Parts: sequence; C-alpha cells; structure tokens
Amino acid sequence: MANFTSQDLGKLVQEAVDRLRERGELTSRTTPQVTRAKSEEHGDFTTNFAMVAAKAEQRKPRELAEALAKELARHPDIADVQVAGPGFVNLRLRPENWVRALDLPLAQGERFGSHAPREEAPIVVEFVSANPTGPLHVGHGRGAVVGDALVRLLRAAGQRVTAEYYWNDRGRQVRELGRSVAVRVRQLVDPSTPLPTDENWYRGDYVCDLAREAPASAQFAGLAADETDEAARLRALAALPEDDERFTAHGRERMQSAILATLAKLRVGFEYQESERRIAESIAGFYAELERRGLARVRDGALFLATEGKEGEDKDRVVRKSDGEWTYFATDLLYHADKLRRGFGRMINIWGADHHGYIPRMRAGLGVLGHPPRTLEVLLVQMVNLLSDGQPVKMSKRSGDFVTLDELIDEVGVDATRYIFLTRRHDSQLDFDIALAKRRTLDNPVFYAQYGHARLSAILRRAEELAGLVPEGARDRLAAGLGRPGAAPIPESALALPEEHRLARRVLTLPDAVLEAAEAREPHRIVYFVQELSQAFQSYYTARWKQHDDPVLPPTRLAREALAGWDWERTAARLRWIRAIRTAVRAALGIAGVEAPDRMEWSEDGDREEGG
RNA sequence: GCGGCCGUAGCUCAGCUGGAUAGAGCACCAGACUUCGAAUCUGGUGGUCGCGCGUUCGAAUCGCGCCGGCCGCACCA
Repeated sequence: MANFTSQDLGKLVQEAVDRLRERGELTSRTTPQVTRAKSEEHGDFTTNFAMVAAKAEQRKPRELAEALAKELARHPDIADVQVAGPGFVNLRLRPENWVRALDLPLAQGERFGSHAPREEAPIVVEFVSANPTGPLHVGHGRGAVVGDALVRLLRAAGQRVTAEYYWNDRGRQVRELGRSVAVRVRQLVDPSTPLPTDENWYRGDYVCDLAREAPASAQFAGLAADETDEAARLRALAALPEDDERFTAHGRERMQSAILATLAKLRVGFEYQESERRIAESIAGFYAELERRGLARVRDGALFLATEGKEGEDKDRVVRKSDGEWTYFATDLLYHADKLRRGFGRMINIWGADHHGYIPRMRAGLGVLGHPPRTLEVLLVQMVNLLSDGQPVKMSKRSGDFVTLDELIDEVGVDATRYIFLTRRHDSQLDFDIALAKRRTLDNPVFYAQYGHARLSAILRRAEELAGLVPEGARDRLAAGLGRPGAAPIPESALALPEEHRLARRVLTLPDAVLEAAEAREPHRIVYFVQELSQAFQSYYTARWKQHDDPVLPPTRLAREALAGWDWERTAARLRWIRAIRTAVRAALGIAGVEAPDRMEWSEDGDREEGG
C-alpha cells in the first residue's frame, strides 16, 4: 500500500472485511467502498461499509462499524480509526506515510498521476470535425480543447485512445464554398459583378483571400494559354462556370490546412482523419445490403433506415434522398460503423450542444446495424460568450466576420485559451473574458496557476544558488532536498507541520483525481486540482514567511554567520516536498495541455522596483 | 405538442455514479509586507441548493409533477 490512493485503501479495508468473514463475524458479500474524507475531522479516508452491509447482515450499522474498526486498527499504517455518525468508519493514516509516499511523484516526474495501460478495447474520440467551409470560431475552440484534454486525460488513466477528425468534405456546403470563391474571382476581374442574392453563399473576407490565391492553385494548372501572365490566369478562372469542381476543391483544401494549422497552434492534433468523400465510396453497397436485410426501405423514391422505435426515435430516417443524393446521416452512420469495425470498443464524440437532437438518430442507426447504441457517448459542449471586462464582445454573423479562433489565440495566448476553456464543465455555458485572460493579476486563473508554478521553480533555483555559498554540511542537506544522488537521506520527521502533511496528501490525490475525471469524462476537474493545490501552497508559503518568520530558505538579508544556526534538515525536507508539489502541478497542467513556466516575465507596468 | 440540457451566495460557477455542518473565484468590508517571487496571503458579510411530493438510515445529488430559461424536432450539415 505504498501510494495511499483510494484503491489502495479499498484493498486494505477489503482485507479486513475478509478476515472478519473468515472468523464468522460477517456473513454477507458486500464490497466496501472507500472514499477520501471530505472533512479533516473525518480523517483521511472513510467507508460506509457498515451502513451498506447492515441490511444483509441484519445487524445495526454501528455494531458492524465497531467490529470493522477494531480490525482496521491493527494495521501499522493506520494511526487512528473512528466510528462516527450513523456508521461511518473513518481512517487516519500516520502523517509520515504521506511524507514517504512523495517518493512516487518524485520518481515518476511528469508521468505522476498516470496509470498503467489497461487491457481494454481502445477508445476513439472524435472532435471539432468542423466543415472546411470557413475558419474555426471560438465555439470550435472550446470543443477542440475539451476533446484534446479528454484524450490526454483518458491516456493518463491508462486507456488506449485515438483522436479523430471527420471532414465533411462533400455535399452542398462545400459546393457553396466553391461557388462563393468563383463569385469572388469574377469580382476581381470585374468589380461590378453582382453578388448572389441568396443566403447560402459564404461572404466572409476569407473567401476573398481564397479567390486571390486561386490563380496560383495547382487545381487550375494549364488553364490559361500563358501561365506566366497572372491577369490572364485570373480571367481564365473567371470564365469558368460557377459550379466548376475545381473551385470547390481549391477552397476545401485551403480551408482544411488552415483549420489544421489553427488547431496545431492550440496544441491539438489528430492521429486519424476521415473524409466523408472516402466514406461515400462504399456507401451504395453498404445500404444495398441493409435493404436486402429489410433494414432499409424505399418509400416515395427515398431510402429510409428503419430507426423507428429505437432510442426514442419516432420515425425512420432518410439515408438517400429522392434526388439520389446520400444524406449526411447516411455517411456519418457508415463512418461510425467503420470505427467499430476498426476495433474501437467505445466512441466518444464532442458536439456542439445544438446537435443534441442528433444523438438518438445516431444511436438508433447503430442499433439498426446491430451494435449496442450506447457504445456511442456524446459530450455536448455549450456555447461560449466572449466578453471583455464583463462587456459582451460583438460577434456579428450577418456581415460574415466574427471572432475567429485564430484571433482569440493570438490575442490571449495558447495557455490562457486552453486553460479558460477547461474552467467549466463542458455542458455549462462559458463566459470567456478576453481582458481578464490577458491580465497579469491574481483574478486571472491562468496567471494564478502559472505564477504558482514559477514560484515553486524559483525556490528551487534559489536553493541551488545557495548551495554554492554555504558550509559543507549544509551543502549536503541542500543536495538531498534537491534530489541529488549521493546525499544522506532525509528523515520523515523533518517535515513536521500539519499543513505540510495536508499538502503532501493533496499532492497524492492526483492519481485518484485522474481516474475519476477520466471516468466522468470531465477534464475540467484537473484544472480544479491545479487551482486548489496552487492555492494551498501559496497560503502556506506566505503564512510561513510573513506570520511565523519561518521561511523555507534563509533570506538574503541574513548574515553569513546566521547561516550556521540554520536548520538545514528541515530545509531539505521542505525542498523535497516542494519538488513533489511542483511535479504534481506540472503533471496536471500537462494533462490540460498548458505549459508550466519556470519563470514569469515581468510586465511593464507591474514592475516591482517601480512600484516601490 | 414531443424530447434534451439547465436552475446552488450579489455575479460566474464547482459539488450531482446518494453520505456526516453545501464549496471556490469575483465583488464588498476589515487586516497582514522594509519581499527565499506581496504578481502573495488572512479573516468577515453573504445560500428557502427554482417549488412540491416521493424513494432512502441519509437527497443539492435518484424518481414523479409543476414553474422559469436555453436548445432540438429536415428528403440541412
């Protein structure tokens, strides 16, 4: 039981229960659940075993609790067992256990919190999957970050995961993009070219950029008689029909690479990209087979999939329209069937909340194919409200320009963008205050977390500097605290304060937190872990120095002779503990995909020297 | 109308696979520094967990009903 996770304690309690059973003091088969105590008074861990088992045992909960407590009290790592309330058994470990267990994060480094690979079928997480018809906007950004952080989190929990992007690179929307590019090309040749009067075309500025780039595109190679005459090439393009497929191909390919570039900047990548066009190649045979098996039927010239009555669906769904074109649903369902064919045991999709009505249809479709509908999980990501100092930022869609994800990242930075997107559960609306995210003050959570890490690093840096200035014995202790090989070990008792034990215990909750967050598919919990750990440390640190005049390291103002009376053993223990805290912060930020800087840059206006 | 999500402190939200006195940040009020990173920290004010009924030893958490808000109900994607 080296790591003192809830699982470790669960085993310990299970063993105690087994012993009671062998002795005939218990007869039922209830498995004890062990959780971390919410309140300090309740110790470190608690189990409700007695209350849960009381019915089967036909005994009073308190009586069972007493018996279990007596058995648990024999364990050498357990300092105290209390029976409380209606029958809780509260366990408290010896504080030295927490101190010793810090060896785990210190040995694992940034892998701390991660678990060994599990023998389970891999999971596919599909996210973003925005149409390649325009730049990503802020809402896509949230889906991207939540999806990417979930992938990292599931991997930390020991799952095999593939991140996928599905390109809707076929159908009306991309054709509209091609047509819009064609219109803009004509306009370049003749500014009086009328703009379309319908609502379907894409009027954003980026389409004008696509038009300007079009003549140089490989799509149109060989079109003009004289390839070196740019104006001639442009005229040749303008003479093409609006629906020329090359406009579509050009726009689509440019947008795909632009989207991937934006995501790469956000540290979001994919192992696999699927294309709707590729899926569509095998679609006729796929649905012909379903038709043969009576799972799809032609009615009024369209082909319907027999989804009625499954997953709450009240009607059959069209997969091939009466004009012969396959619907989006038809290809999407085939894509999901293909995911299962490729061996995934579970599919997680991240969708915008406005797509929730599509979930039953998709699941019903899987059901028709004979797959368990619930292998598909959908995380609905709610909308993002962009604010600046609390005031709404206008996101006009009518004119076609809106705040793009690129602009947001350039404005506040990758770390702030990722972090803020992870400060809320995916299914609640999120206010993103751009001004706040840029601010270098404590009310900015990103800054707070990164500052906390920089501060931990600064202490360790200072300890290294100090090692060159102190006598031999002190140097060995500093070396031990910094984890240098060869230094004499640090006794556990050297880290003695209750708040130090409390923080050590908190550090060691990360493996549990990772498992629970992964299970719940809630990456935001990792950000909360960072926030709480940082806060606990900052509180400790200021109080030690300001209120107790008990700093971790001797202040620079101390004279050289005062260093002789310094308690270097205690300093060594604290340095080791600080390294463990820093490791946990780094590891957690790593799961969030946020950088853990070793130092913060000074801002122009917040400089310490100027401020006094 | 049918279905989904949401309703927790003045504001923004955690907590929701039932657990022992409901938490955080911001805001507001009152404090702590001649700095190992004060770019920090401490304390206080503040809540009928939308309302009602039920299940349970125990409900913010589960179920049902109502109220209020958002969203979806395509041979669009």
